[in-house]
Amino acid sequence: MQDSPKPTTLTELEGAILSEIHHRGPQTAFKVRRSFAISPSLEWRGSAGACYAAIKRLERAGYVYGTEIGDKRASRLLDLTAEGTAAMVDWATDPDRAISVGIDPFRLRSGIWRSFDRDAEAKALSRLREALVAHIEMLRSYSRNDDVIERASLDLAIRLQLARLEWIGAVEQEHAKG
Amino acid sequence: MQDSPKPTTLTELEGAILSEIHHRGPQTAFKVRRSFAISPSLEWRGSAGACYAAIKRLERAGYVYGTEIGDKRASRLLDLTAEGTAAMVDWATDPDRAISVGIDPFRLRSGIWRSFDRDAEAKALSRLREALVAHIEMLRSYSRNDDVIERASLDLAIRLQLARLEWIGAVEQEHAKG
DNA sequence: TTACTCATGTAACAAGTTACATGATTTA
DNA sequence: TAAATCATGTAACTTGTTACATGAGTAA
Repeated sequence: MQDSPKPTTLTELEGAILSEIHHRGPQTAFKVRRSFAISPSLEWRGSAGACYAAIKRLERAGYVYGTEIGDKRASRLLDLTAEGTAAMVDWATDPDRAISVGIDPFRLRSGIWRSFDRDAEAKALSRLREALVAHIEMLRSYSRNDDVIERASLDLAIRLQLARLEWIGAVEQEHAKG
Repeated sequence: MQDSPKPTTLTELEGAILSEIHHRGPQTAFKVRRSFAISPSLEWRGSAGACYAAIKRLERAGYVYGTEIGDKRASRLLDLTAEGTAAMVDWATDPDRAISVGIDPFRLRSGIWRSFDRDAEAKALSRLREALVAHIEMLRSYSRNDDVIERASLDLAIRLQLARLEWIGAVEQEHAKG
């Protein structure tokens, strides 16, 4: 029908970029990128190659536009178009994608731990418990943050880690009984 | 020092392949692949291109070997070497990678929902709640499974979805009060 | 003036995706 | 025998990675 603006579904990175600009307002690609680099996840590197390429795609699709600020760094402040905001909302509210379990390194490994003999499993789980407790501490210290939007992600990360701790507890209970 | 078997860290897919073979014993690449295709995650397609390529890498690294079964399909039963088992255990027990929050589509979108006005947020959250409840039902029906190793992953998926439900509940509480 | 941060991006590579091709074996 | 399933894989593409290059502005 038409072939200029591709109406393909957004990748997770593209959705995240739109939501970052929406949340913090007009800003440079560099700042968008940095906010991913800081984020507490091994999976999101927010690499330059990925971000600049994704932003270019979003511009071509008409979801994002940039205005030069007039300095010699060629800095451009990025902002969303109306279509960009709509695409972001669609992306965010598609229930199938939103409730997908995602890529969960802990869940992926859980079967292997269960295949260990009892002693090895107990040792592995107690090391994991330690690491989880420390990580929760770190997340809570970030969590003084009173920005409702940033807190949502932190709250969910903490809840995830608590759920993992409870699972470890359940396995340990099983050990104690069996 | 040496340059034949690269001692690079395993990708999530490579680790998952090793653990699948370890769990179910010698089997064809086709069966490994299918067990990912069936898995209840949008993120894991277990695509042919990815699986055959990953298995080739694992063979080159000396972690996996295949024995032809002697039929004209050129079927090969894959099994782990001792090094492959060791690499799998290392991969599974590295705490930093194991407790990483991963890529969580729900968490990634949560900030956007919170940026909606109260009515829109309430509607979005109640649709998500429905989808979550349905998904938990489905997971529970799988969960009759009495294979301890498969149950671990299912249990964690259910706990994750329950944690998300509880987060929705907390936001709705906030709405009711504020 | 030196070093750090801000800001743009590219090049080479890694590891996924879908869609297709090919043929053997089994089941209706 | 026709259709479904088992089993191998490749080709073209997408999207990410790391590592580098380039230069402007700022603070010591």
